[in-house]
Amino acid sequence: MTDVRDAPVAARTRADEAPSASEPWFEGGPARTAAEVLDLLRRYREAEAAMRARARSSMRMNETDLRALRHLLRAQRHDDLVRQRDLAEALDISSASVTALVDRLERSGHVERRPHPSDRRSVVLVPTADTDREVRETLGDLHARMAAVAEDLTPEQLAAVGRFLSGMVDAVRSTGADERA
Amino acid sequence: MTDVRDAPVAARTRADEAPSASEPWFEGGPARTAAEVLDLLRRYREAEAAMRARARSSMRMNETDLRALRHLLRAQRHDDLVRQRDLAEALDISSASVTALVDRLERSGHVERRPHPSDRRSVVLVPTADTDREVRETLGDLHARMAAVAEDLTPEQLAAVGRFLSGMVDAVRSTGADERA
DNA sequence: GATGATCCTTCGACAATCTAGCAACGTGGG
DNA sequence: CCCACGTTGCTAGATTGTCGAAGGATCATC
Repeated sequence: MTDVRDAPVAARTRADEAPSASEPWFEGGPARTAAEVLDLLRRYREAEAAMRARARSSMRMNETDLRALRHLLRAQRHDDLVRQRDLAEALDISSASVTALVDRLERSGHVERRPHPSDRRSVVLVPTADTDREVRETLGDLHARMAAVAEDLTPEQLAAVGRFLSGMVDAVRSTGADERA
Repeated sequence: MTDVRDAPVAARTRADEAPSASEPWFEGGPARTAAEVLDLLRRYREAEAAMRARARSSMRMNETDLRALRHLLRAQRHDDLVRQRDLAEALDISSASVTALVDRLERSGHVERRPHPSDRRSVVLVPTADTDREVRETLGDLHARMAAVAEDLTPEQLAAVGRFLSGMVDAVRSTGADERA
């Protein structure tokens, strides 16, 4: 499922951290060319997509429903109310699709419709306690592992990664804007 | 469409490249915390997803068809033959879906069915000349901009980014594997 | 050559999405 | 106060992309 068969580069990473003795690779890891780094970014994208596919399969859910759940859990952490309308905008689907989506999530016990405190037209969506637990279990300690990697970097390395990622965001943002309107 | 409203961090990047005078930020960009870097990665993911949505809309195509096209163009650069079966595996969809998919792409003039040189059961899929051009136009010089960012980094910075991305790949790969089989 | 595997297609079903239209509710000006 | 208009979520019907099952043609093997 788009995952294995290209492990070598990723797997080599930790093993090669022993300094090459001729060049001062401090604690920075192996040498990389620009092309290799871009290829690594591609590999990250693919690994991430594969992970989402696994999560989708594990929770028996389609992509949109999973995105909705993540949006709801995120909003819950910020104590934000989420109406169906908000979900429609966040997921870029029609309000009719959101109705169907919430029907599914409600039927599977992942979300509850609550009356909006100040607007009787609206519905407030609340993820179930089980949902939070299920997502955490499915993701394992993904965030912790990612944080550990980032926290292992020196300030200079963090700055380098920050610069790189910012550049990637800018590069990607200024693409495909040739659309009508 | 999930894109704007969070520009500050990305926008700040280039502007802040002037050294802060108290700490030696060589040519490394602004200081970053681990949390900020992970947030940047999330922003990259969202920007990338938004770009794909724009490309999809611009070429009037769904996600799968676009992935198929990218796969075909990539294979063409490597002089690899792609049968429908290969596409089914690469995209993780059924052979029936591939038939429908290729029907669509053929009808829209993006791909041609050619006889396989040595297997008369198979069909070799070849992207049209226009397809390559259209994709290039849609993506603009995305790859050039990304390459420019990477090539602007020092070897130490490249190594740092490589280490970070490898770590992210490993973190993501070892997630959600709690699935049956 | 016969037999089983592989490649693609067709068919019917289903899930997820869309648009259009509607009823309930909120908002602001006479 | 009330009325016109915008907003919110729901329903109905159509469309799209996917699947599984079955079948015909071809390949590979004994």
